[in-house]
Amino acid sequence: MSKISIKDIALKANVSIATVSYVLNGTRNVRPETRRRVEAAIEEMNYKPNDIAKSLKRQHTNTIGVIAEDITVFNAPDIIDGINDFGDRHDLHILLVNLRLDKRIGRNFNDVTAYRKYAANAVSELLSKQVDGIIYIGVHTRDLTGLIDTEGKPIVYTYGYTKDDVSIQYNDEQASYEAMAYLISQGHSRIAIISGLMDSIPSRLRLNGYYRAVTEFQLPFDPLLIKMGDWERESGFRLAAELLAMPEPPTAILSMNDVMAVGVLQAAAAQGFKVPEDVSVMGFDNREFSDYLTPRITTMNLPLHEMGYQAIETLYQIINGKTSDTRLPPQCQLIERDSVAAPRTK
Amino acid sequence: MSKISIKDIALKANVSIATVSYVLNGTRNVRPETRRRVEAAIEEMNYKPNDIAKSLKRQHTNTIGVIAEDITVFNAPDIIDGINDFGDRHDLHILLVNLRLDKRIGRNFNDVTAYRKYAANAVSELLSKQVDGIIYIGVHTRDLTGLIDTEGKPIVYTYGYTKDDVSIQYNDEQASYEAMAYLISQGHSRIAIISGLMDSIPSRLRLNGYYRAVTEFQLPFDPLLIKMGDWERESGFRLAAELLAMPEPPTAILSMNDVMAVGVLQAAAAQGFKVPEDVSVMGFDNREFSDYLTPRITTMNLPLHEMGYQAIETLYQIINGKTSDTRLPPQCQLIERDSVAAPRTK
DNA sequence: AATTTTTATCTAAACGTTTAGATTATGGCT
DNA sequence: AGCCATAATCTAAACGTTTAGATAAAAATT
Repeated sequence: MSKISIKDIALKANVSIATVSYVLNGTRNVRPETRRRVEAAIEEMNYKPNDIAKSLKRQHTNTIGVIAEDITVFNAPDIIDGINDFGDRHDLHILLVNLRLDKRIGRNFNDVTAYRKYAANAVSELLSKQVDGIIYIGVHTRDLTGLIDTEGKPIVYTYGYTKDDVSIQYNDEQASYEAMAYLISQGHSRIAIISGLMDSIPSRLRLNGYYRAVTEFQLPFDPLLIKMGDWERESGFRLAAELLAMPEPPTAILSMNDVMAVGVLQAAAAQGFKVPEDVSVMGFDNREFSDYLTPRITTMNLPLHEMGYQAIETLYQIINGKTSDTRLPPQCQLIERDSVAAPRTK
Repeated sequence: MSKISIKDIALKANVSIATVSYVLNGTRNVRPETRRRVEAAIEEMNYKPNDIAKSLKRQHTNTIGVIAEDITVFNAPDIIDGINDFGDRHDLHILLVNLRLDKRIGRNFNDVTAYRKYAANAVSELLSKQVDGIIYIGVHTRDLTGLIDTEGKPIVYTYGYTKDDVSIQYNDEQASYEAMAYLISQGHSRIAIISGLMDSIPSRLRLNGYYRAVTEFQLPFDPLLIKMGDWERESGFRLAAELLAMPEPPTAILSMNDVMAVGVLQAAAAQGFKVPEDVSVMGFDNREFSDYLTPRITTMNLPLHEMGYQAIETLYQIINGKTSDTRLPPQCQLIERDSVAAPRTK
């Protein structure tokens, strides 16, 4: 059992513990001969430093707390991976707390009191462990102002933001606009959109992108082409069915996530519409399965890894008092596959 | 900034720091009146305990190190979720290290020296942080004997094992056998299997299950029905194409994972076989998308959450010197959907 | 009222480091 | 050979707790 401390090796190398510390950290000069002796002792006794003790003295832990609302939701792992990517390069460790919100209070976060309790616990756990900063990973972007008190410890949000803290976001409005622009470039002008839950900020933002595209490209605007889904497959199916049953159905359907797009595909098949020949469909998220469906679905990739990377990078800068050189925000990217084509010319 | 320590509150409450510690931990009796005083001080000064200091004195951290070979691989998040589930109930914190193996050395772990380096770094990081134990989450089950030295710190493996350490596994052989039994119960006797990479232990185990089923149910054995894939969609497609082009094609195809099953579905469609009418197909893993495909694919659920839960529970018992009451290992579960039916009677 | 027992509180050391500041050793100059 | 500057090393305090053991206070027993 590794009970050997700096003290033991000091004894063995016949120097003071301070000297050992100096060779360990290179904080002061030490004579080559002495250095050799203590290094030999370290080697021989298989000394392993104790970061807990270090952290107590220095006033930081090199550890950052990550709060994930639910780690099993598709966006979390890649964001965390981005965090690790930066963390590895800067010797930052990750203390993870998983709120498990999906299991505990479900997807719509109305139960603010329960939420507050879980969040407060998470933060105080992290604070007790003296993390140098906190990263928050939500499942849907929303305003978290006033919900989390970190007692002054720096925090940066992804998928979520606050009036007072920094947050890393991609531009939902722009992404949606770009999806529309792509569809329009393919020749579509009658384009339907199926949104997520309307209390969700991304839903509203993406709808704005839709409106902007319709306006800028001067498409004929038809409010009947706008449908409100709930992010789930079934709603995509139901809403697409309605859309395709219209006297003059849209030639393209933009779904605000890939799982509703699955429903859209199924509705199209059920009503004898071929995709993309009879109707184009486009998703959002670039979920792994979007490549497995038939047809492979064209979608919008989310810069998840980059968000995590930028989140911790920003946090790191805040912690170290560096002037955060403003990077451009993470960008979505259109993934062109097989579910979009030019509309039939009638 | 929360610089108030036990010392400050001792001062304010006019007691010694020991007394404060006693009320904090209930380790000794303290007069109600005194307790009230210190509690008031704690409240008033908003005192937050410092776990780092605690950990230095007590010889444990209440922190478990989790090493994930790659957190973006599908099995990791649910396992971690299981770990958190137990961790929450026992006040155990999670220090996560993500080896990011997929990005660094790819899926086949031949490069043992690079692997060793990453693993050793991870362990020593965790050891420095004085974790009470370690959980290892691999991406594929394999023998890790001799690769990781935890210097005596307890470790439990999932998706991976060692001659010397405890590991939590589901029974691959059995799961595969059960899949076969199900297919046979539906009337199939000419059943093909598409394996994963053959240097993978699950591949071999599942093949054993296949053999056992063939033997026990006395199916006619045809070696041509056994195909070696590589876990990727494309191999499922190619191999299923071969299978379906046989003079007497199988009536059912068991794929060792859901992603190859996608390829199987596509090959069937390409060759005009309807699923499940002309050929049944079954997957493995119960990936989210298996429910989104057409037809929805019947598959084998992996007890990921339970594995994580049992892993940390076992570790907890080892750490606390409790006799590990032997639980039965996590069980796979067949998820019946639409891709399997009785074979055509010719 | 004096003594003993019990209960509450305090003192001080310890956990493993880092780091000012003090002390000592080394080597160059005269 | 003696002095000085410089370089190397040491001493001791500090970080925020816990916890034996000592002491003081209160309660119970005579």
